[in-house]
Amino acid sequence: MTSLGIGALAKRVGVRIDTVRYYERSGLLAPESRLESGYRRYSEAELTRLRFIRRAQVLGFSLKEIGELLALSKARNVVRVKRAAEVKLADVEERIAALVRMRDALSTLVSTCPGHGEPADCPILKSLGGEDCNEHS
Amino acid sequence: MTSLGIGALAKRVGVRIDTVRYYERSGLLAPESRLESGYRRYSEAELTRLRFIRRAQVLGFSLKEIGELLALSKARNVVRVKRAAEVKLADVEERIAALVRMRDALSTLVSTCPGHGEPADCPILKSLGGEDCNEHS
DNA sequence: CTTGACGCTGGACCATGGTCCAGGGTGTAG
DNA sequence: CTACACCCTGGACCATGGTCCAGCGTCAAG
Repeated sequence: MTSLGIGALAKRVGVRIDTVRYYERSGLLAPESRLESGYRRYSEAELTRLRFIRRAQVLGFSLKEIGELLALSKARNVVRVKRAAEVKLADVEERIAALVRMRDALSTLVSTCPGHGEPADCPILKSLGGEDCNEHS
Repeated sequence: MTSLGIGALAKRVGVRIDTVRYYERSGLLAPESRLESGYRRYSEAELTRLRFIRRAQVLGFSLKEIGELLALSKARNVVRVKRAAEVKLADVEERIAALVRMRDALSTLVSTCPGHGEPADCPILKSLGGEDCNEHS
């Protein structure tokens, strides 16, 4: 059946072989089985799991957090799973809010900056708090 | 005048002394002057600069990026400063979009999860791609 | 002058998330 | 059987962003 070696698995998901082994060391992704020789074999389940790990990572979750998320799928307690998801949701919303504040600040700076003229007239320079814009005493 | 030792500076901004020295090693924050003894002295300008570093960091900028941002305040080329700010703005907007996608996915999961019953009915568990929810071949 | 807080330097150490290498063995096609 | 790609393990190494320590000098109040 669809059984992959570590190289094929890594290629499918676009990660390095070492990364797959690193995830294994980190307790995130175990091979479905091993050949007599010790070669790792992966099934579709591990492919899905590895893709999930990568997706979650891109979205700012640490490997530790991802491990917790993954652990929830084994803990068959639906209530706890839901609560954990809610916590992650709140966390993501906080991150968004912080970035939105940054975006607003940046966009105000960009739109009020004439883009020419004296540095002293540039709101971006002023807001950076650089030496050129601050009192030296 | 308002001249601070490294300890006072660190306390005002809420960072450790070692962190201030680490930023100095990284080329982000030099003391305004040194006493004969070698003690670092900081003025208001450095206080502002340190606060800027922290703010930017919270918003996901690396120390390297912060260094670039700070360098712009010395480059008195307003055009380049504005362009750099626009690039950062686009970057922040991308991060927001990625997080919003994650938030939407998470919130759909949370709101469609009954919070009780069979694990098989929990959309969160299903989406994790865990072994409990996948075919084993 | 003594004491205690504060500061100095250089270098070790930490966690995170990999990445690479040596020195082997294995799998398979020709 | 030979070749060559693939895989194994263990351990070193990397960048980032700190954090801590030893061993020593300094500053300021009492």
